[in-house]
Amino acid sequence: MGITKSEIFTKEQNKLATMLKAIAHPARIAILQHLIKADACICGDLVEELGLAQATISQHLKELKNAGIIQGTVEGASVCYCINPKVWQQYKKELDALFGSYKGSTGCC
Amino acid sequence: MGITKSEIFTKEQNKLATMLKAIAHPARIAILQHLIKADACICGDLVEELGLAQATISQHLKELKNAGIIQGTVEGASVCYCINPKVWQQYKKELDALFGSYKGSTGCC
DNA sequence: AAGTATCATCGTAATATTGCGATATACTTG
DNA sequence: CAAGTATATCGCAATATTACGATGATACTT
Repeated sequence: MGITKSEIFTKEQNKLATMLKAIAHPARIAILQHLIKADACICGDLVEELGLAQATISQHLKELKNAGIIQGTVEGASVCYCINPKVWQQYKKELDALFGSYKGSTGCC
Repeated sequence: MGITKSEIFTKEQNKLATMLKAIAHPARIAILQHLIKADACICGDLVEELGLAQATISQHLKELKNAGIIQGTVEGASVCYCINPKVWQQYKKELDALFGSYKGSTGCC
């Protein structure tokens, strides 16, 4: 009834799903792309850049931070965000593994 | 208000998010992995394999089919599903582009 | 200390997702 | 054609997500 039955899946499957869910939102993709382009930026920049309310941006940043894919450092009154290189590479690796595991086939179609 | 403001994002960002959302669920990852391993299979196989109700599996299959990542062919009374190689490669390419666009940096951390 | 800027959290409303039983549809077999 | 098999769809209940205003917390400035 509306709750994902995570106990019937493997740890890997649940982890991958959580990972993908973290970046499966246009706002969060936009945030990541902006972080890549600008190297780093503060929350206020993203509010201006994306045109969403500050509370909304903060919430998305929190989810990305929970996923580990970004990290924030307090810098005076503001918080500077940037990509977490290690986690980024790990994401890349795991997605490569998933998408690389399919070698094509005749299937049934 | 609970509705994603897709109009403020680019077509690419929305497309990527939709793509990722399609596979951002452990059941759908499990389905894809089974399809990769078995080359092809019918809905009933997945019901047994995953331990979810038939209606639930059918719904997940529908979402994967909507995303274009799998395709089904009617085979008598049953429907045979398999990976769509073209779309699979496209997904792979777009994710490589996203994850390859980050070349590391000092960030701010 | 008071004021300002920046960000996080709370609470809420709207909407979306998840899972399933029941039922409908389509094909096969006797 | 009737009965069986396989899948899709409907309708519902439970839960999750999205967005935002209001408010709280923190740190810098004067």
